[in-house]
Amino acid sequence: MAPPTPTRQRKRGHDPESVLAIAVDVFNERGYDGTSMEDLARALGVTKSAIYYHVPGKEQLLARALDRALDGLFAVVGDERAASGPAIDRLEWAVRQSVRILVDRLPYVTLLLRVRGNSSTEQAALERRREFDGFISHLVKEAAAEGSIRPDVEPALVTRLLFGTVNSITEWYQPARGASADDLADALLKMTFSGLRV
Amino acid sequence: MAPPTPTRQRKRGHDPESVLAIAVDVFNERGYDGTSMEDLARALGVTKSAIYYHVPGKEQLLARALDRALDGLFAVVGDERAASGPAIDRLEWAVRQSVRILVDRLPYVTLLLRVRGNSSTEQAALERRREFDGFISHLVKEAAAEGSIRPDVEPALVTRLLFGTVNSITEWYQPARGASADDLADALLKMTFSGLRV
DNA sequence: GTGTTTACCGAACATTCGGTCAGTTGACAA
DNA sequence: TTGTCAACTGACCGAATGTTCGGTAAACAC
Repeated sequence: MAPPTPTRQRKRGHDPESVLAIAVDVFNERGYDGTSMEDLARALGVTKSAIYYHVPGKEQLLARALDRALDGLFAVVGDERAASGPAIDRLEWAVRQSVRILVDRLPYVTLLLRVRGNSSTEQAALERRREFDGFISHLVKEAAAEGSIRPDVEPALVTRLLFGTVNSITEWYQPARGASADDLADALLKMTFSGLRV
Repeated sequence: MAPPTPTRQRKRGHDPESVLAIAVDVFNERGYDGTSMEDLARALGVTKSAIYYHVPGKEQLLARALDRALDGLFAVVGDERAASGPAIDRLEWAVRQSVRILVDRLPYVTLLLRVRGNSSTEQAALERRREFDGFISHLVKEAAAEGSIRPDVEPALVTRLLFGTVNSITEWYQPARGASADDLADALLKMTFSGLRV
């Protein structure tokens, strides 16, 4: 006889995954440095020491969260669809996919974009992020060289402004109430590629 | 004989203004919560306790810095040039002026845009910032109602994206190496109003 | 010279921080 | 019934936090 609850747990409680998810939410609400382990414990409904049963410590929580964001972004620039075809199309595709990652992994990317390099963990994340920016920057330069982008704005400036717009999504997007990732990307690409003015 | 230093002070040292300027730089480098009074003291070249001779405390430094940013932004939406004429022109003007404030008061605005509401000081700043956003949001809605903005993107979304782009400038702009405020505003308005695509 | 003010130091304060550890609980297998 | 073990508690640690306070050296006013 199979038990009535096939996936029944010995005890209901937390695991490293749920601790990470909740911790990242608190980090984003109060900032990483502004969050104490006591704050996390309160959000998890346990005592401080229980957290250390699931995860090694505060900085490891940050490291895991940042990796989750960066792995998503690198999957975009590592995709073959970012490697062949007209540069302007590849750029548009990269923007669209970046918006998707940003929405899918919103709390993790939000945390990443606020990192300032206060520890070796943060510095390593900044380094990976700079590498991602390098890919995008190269894509914009190619599109400019192919004559697909207006020549009266420097490619470096275009890169900053374009991905500044993308990244700013983390500042206000609410998955529950807002548009889908595709709707967001559509609106963003309309504004930045075709312009707001009628 | 006149002394070699005509404008000689009683003692050379810090004043509330110089303490604020340096403190805000450190805040932006390490984050407000990530900055200790010891960090500030090191940057000022004095001991921790000397700071309290010039300013009441850490949170007051934050409050003064945030006010400096917000006063600048409210001067934009309070100007008469934001009150009459075609809405699309007023919006363009407001964007241009906001970029100028952002560049002129870069460290203060940078700090403002990173505030999360951890204290009553931060919450008050967030409240004023929401008020500013309300002005801009209204401007965009007017421009849309006048038919000057493409109708296939919601005005609320336009507001977020447009000022997301403006605000993202604080993430990468370096006054020493970069373009002027006007150049920046030109490039930003070209992208968002007319589009990148040729 | 005398007194005052300015700008600071060094030591200490209470509190909070991230983290450790011995012990407890309760669901489960036998 | 007994034993196991995952999941947790509560007490605690040393270090760091923001802030206060008594003292002081140098520049000034008289």
